[in-house]
Amino acid sequence: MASEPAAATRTGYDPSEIEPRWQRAWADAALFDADDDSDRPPFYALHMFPYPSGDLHMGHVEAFSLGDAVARYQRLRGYEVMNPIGWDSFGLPAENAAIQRGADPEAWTQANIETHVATMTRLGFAWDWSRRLQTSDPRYYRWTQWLFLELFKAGWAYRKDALVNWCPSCQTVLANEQVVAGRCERCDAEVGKKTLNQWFLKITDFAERLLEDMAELEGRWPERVLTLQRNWIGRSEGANVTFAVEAGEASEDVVVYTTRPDTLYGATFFVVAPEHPRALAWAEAGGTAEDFLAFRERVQRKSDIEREATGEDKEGLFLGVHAVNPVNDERLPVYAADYVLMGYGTGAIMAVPAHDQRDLDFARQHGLPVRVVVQPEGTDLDEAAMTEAAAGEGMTVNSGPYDGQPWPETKQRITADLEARGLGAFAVNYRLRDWLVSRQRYWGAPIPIVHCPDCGLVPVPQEDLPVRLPATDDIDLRPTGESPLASHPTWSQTTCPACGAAARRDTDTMDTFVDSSWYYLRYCSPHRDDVAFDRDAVHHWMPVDQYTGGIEHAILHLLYSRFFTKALHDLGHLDFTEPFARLKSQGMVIMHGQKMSKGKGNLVEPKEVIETYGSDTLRATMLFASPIEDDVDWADVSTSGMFKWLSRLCRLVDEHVADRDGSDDEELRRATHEAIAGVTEDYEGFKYNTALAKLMTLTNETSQALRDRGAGGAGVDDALAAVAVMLSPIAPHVAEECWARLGREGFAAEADWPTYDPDLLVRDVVVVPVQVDGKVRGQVEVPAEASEEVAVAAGRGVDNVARHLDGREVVKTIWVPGRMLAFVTKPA
RNA sequence: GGGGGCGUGGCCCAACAGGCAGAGGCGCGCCGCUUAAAACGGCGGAGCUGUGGGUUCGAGUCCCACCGCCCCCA
Repeated sequence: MASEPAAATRTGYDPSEIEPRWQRAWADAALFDADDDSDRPPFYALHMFPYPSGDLHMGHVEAFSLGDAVARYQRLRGYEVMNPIGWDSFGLPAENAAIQRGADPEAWTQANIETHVATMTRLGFAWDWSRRLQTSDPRYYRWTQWLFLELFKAGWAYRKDALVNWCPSCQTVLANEQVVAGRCERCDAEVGKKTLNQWFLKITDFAERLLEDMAELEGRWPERVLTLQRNWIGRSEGANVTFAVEAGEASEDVVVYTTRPDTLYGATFFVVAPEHPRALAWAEAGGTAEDFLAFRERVQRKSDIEREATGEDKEGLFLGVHAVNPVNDERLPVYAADYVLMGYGTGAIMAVPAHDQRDLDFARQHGLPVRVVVQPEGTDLDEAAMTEAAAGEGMTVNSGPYDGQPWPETKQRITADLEARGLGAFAVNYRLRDWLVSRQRYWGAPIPIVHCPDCGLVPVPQEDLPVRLPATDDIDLRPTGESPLASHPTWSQTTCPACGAAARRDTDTMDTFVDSSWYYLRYCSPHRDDVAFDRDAVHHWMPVDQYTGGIEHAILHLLYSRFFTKALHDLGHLDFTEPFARLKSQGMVIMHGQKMSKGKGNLVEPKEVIETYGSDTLRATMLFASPIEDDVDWADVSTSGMFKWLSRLCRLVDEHVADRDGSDDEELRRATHEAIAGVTEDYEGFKYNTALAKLMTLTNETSQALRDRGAGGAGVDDALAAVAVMLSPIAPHVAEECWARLGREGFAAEADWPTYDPDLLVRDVVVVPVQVDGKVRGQVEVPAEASEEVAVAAGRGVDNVARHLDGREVVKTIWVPGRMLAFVTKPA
């Protein structure tokens, strides 16, 4: 700074000169490095870290501008803020670039990160760069592997054969959460099914707590996100009911889960998923094995979405065997049908066509009987003709001893009776499935397990971590369905850590969501190489006070992070059970109502805007455009308008500084305090658009005071200084510049947030509207503290009001102090 | 099909807890500055608050129905 000309001697607004200068000054002062031992109260501001693909786009800029506004605001409020940055740097795009263009994933990733860093630096974010991390760094993924082993040792990481989502284009398995509308989240290819032995994490053990603990997030997280998570977990209460399937001579028990045990008497057939492990055996017993195999193959080519959709044709095949209904010993034909999935419940259902739409569709297409057992009040369902299932409430009918009671009671009683007979039990079911984490790809954290022919699955000892990725030279990265690591001539060869015998490393890598589900812990002590995180540091900073990020992570990332936090808590590593105390989501940046993309030719690069108007203009434009949770349509915003205002602010400062005097301006002082009150409230509520509007208003008033009233003293000075500080979380460089030109000490980024005097906000006299029978008939000026009596008397004195009251009787007067006077009348 | 959200000047958006529809910006028009334009400064208009009903002294705000758009689940 010493070699730089003093800011105070400069005038005008030249962002290209101002911005780099202040960025250097902040960096030289290490202003934004969080101090673990500060006396100030800690505040952990965290923004979801980016994936390093290409350069930053507009969406990043908006998102980071929000995160930066939060962090900088809290610093001004007196907190020691930790605001770290890093990269979610494992993942498919790096690998695809390697396959398509021959780039080394590591080098490609690193180059992208440096591009990010360059643009971020130009944008002036108040990050603690000393805590920078990236998940593909062995110093980081070593601890991702440690965490996996912690889960493994607790029994929460396990392998099983499962029918998994398979992306034929990425040639890898996908978690349920990564399948969107039957398509791969990443590449949009239609997702198929495959049975594979894979690694899973037992998130279902935490389903109930993930649901329950949302109570403490209520009001602190967007309601929308909580609803999405609730739906995703999908808790339902029902019963497990045991049916006996008669296959040939033998009879075997099969458990079905139903949310509607009260409709057991309405069951007219029985359906299993074609993938059900017993389906083939039953088909054999029923003499339909050949047809069944052909049918199963056909069904497995369909996506889950197709299979589950109501209204679509439902394919099914009678297997030739029957299942016995435990409530009435009725023999129900057993079908295999496409609309029953192995993934939900037990993969077998009792079909109640009268009260379930999909069962009804199937019954109609296959000529199966329909029996009504719940009669909704005031209706008389026609079993032969109904085309819509009656899923609602009603009275139980056609159900033997249970007839004539309301539906919820039947549910309880039937289940209790089955339980007494050992043929059923109350049960809770979740839609949430265990999290499939193994991926047959190269660019991820290797799963730190050794497969020993004698000892089985053996964890790699902690001192041998990380299990490093080999260089790509000897690897075929092209997807084959098997992990590229398996194609390396030697990498997988090792010895068993337990018995020393020759053994093989696990060649799968972890889903990148594993990497990103604990990074917030690593930031607390990023340089410790003996532990994943320092316990004291974590408990000093965590939970994250304010988390910000995109709504697109409402389910996956946030649910997994909550899961990990609970698991680490149960393992004794953490004292808290929720990682993010508060969450705010920002909308997307779009263009003419569409997603910005190169392909559509509607891409606006942040760099272009920075070069034309500077970073402050870009950041402020983003936050001014709309409420932060709404989408910003770039077609609707005006960068030039924002630039104009910032220029005007600088000019006002220059004019004022050049011509100061001793006068004061009471009106401006009141306006300043009003602005402070309003802007503070807006910041607390993330309403940056209105906060900026209020700062613009104050600028306008200052300009008027200067021009029309000749003000030039402390009032103007304080108004402009207040604008500088309150603007600094949004447009930090120009704020520093104004602050310095006004001759204030230190950095605006470190100033005290201005306070206001409530007494100054009170006006002595107010002008209030006067209504007669709901219509405004005049205005009256009264003391702000006027009593109703005084106000009414004054109101009656207004000519136009008196005219409307003439000849009528006032039956009621309403006095809203300081706001409104109203008369209600009737003819005299 | 179920659940949720949103409809306010030409555009983006404000409006405490029901109290005069307008804070701010864009655009537009006029004026000043200028030989002229841009830039800059000043001034200005713009509305059945999606539609129809209801509650209320008073509704953009609360309630019901409908229309339109968006999101989630199915």
